[in-house]
Amino acid sequence: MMNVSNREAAEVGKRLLAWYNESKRDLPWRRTSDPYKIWVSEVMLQQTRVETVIPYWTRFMERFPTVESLAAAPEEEVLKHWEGLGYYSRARNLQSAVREVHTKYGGRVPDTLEEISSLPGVGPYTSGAVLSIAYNVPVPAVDGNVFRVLSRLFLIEDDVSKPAARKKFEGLAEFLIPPGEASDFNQALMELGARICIPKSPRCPSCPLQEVCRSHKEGVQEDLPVKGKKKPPRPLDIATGIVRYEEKVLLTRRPLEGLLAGMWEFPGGEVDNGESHENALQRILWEKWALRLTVNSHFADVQHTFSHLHWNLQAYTCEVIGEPVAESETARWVNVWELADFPMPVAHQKLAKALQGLV
DNA sequence: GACTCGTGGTG
DNA sequence: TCACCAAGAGT
Repeated sequence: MMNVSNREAAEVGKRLLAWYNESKRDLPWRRTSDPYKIWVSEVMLQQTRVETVIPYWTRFMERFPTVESLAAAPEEEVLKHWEGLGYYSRARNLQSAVREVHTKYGGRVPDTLEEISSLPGVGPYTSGAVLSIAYNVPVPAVDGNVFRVLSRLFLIEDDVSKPAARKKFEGLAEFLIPPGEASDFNQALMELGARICIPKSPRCPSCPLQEVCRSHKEGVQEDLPVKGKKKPPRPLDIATGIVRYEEKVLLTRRPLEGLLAGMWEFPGGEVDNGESHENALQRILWEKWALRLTVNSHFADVQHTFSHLHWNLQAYTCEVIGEPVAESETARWVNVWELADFPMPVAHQKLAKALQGLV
């Protein structure tokens, strides 16, 4: 394997497992062996910090403790429990996959790569993580931590931001798994990356692999892993209406695909080039909701940055002219104290909070 | 292979 | 401040 001997691999495994047994963190999903609960934790942990996930996972397990309970739940309640975690398609994919497990596999989470990989939202990392952690199947689970640890440990200079690098790291990670130790070893690799072999200023003096680390030997550990640069977020002007009618405000639901899929928000949309926010608001509410209104005063200015977008959101209080839009699956008139019941993106939660402060 | 998809923490 | 980035997946 790639210039790595069996003896070197065994040494890495031995050191890493000893370190992990001694100092692993007491995480709530490590107190269970239920593959469903481990699966949910892995989905929540995608691109999300452990400390952030803990309270979400705990609440989620209280409300949806089994495959059956999640499969039977209303989609919006699942989304509400995901509110604030981001990447909301994870929640919809998870419930969809759980329903498939319920109907197709009798409620038992599959234990083969072939089957579990076919579930929506279960990619190369999550499939390996669930199989190895829950079933101790000797397959790799390569996440950002593993890319970083292995690139330093074996001084691999491939660009880890490119999909092509994955094959090499997966092959190496699989080769390193000590016989019968897939669960602990994979978690140990990630835990080392999260606590010792961190992105900036790695804690090499505390690392159990320091003596066998190729990049530390060369003093280049800070230069790894090699990563391409990201593009800056694209700015986007958003006009939003706080539309009131008989003590209620209008909420609309976003499409089930794309940005903030299925979340509720105050109605509005993208401002065209050169158009004023006020004009855009009247145009959009007419085009989308057949709603005529007068724009009264500027209510709030909210800036929110996503991975690839930067919203410049201007909100205005508005007044309906004539008949209000009828309620539907995608439009609801709600009292301000009911806003908390709807899953909303963070930018709109700020507006909701400001609105509640007025009444 | 390059984009899209959230949010909060960090140095 | 701001660029980075965190137990990635879908298109």
